[in-house]
Amino acid sequence: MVSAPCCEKMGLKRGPWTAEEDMTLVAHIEQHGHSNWRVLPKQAGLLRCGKSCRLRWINYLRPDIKRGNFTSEEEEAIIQLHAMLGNRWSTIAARLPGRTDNEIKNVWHTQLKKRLQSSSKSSGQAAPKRKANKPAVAASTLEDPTSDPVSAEQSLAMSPEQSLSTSSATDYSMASSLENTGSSSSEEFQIDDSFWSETLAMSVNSSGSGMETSDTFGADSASPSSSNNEMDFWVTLFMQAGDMHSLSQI
DNA sequence: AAAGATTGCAACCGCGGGGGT
DNA sequence: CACCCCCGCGGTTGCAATCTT
Repeated sequence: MVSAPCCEKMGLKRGPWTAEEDMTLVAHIEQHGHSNWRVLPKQAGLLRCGKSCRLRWINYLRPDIKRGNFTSEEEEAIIQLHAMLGNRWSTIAARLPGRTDNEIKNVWHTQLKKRLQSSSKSSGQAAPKRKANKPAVAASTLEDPTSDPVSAEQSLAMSPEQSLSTSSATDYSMASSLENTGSSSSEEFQIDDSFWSETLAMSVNSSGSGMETSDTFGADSASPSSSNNEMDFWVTLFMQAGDMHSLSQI
């Protein structure tokens, strides 16, 4: 289905939000909630499309948003989760309480990706804070991650994404995602019974082995949302699968 | 001090999926 | 069963802030 044209292009405001608009939106949501984003701006008296309101709320106005710099733990978590999940920003965001997918996406594209690229090229050299010099500029021109054949991190990052997005839910082959983790000769990694038993066992008694994994998994499992649990399950599973293969390499 | 280059963040756009009718 | 509407996601863009020369 073709979605309705955003903002209907008719007299609806675009661009940066003003403080008044923010206040109006927050007040309206606090009072009435946001059951229907499409009618919300009309009800609230905002000259915005529902999409814009939703985005503003989710990315900026939500009370549980954690603002400020990312901690090194959070950055590490993003890197690891991205390696396992690819560009599934919303899933990654779900593992980082208070952080939005947009924010994580921005951090990834502006900082972490470059850091990984520079560290892969010259391990030990810190990435420049700002004003990239020529080498960094060259790196920044590699907008397309797939165009960098050298970066191991990139290939690690992309492969799971590709395998996840192209394989059906019942296709458990993890193809090239595991090439870097020990099974280099095998084109395709088949998950056998031992994998499942090991992984499931780990997920049951995992305690403090990974940053957000164990505690939020437990927290989320208290939630009634089964789909959320399902997603957590897969996230945990992929992360642990990665850990297992990393460990088996040692 | 000014101009140009670069970065980082907020917002927009288009697409696909899910659910209701 | 098919259609339609709405929501959410990921990619991309625009622009203000910051840094370098």
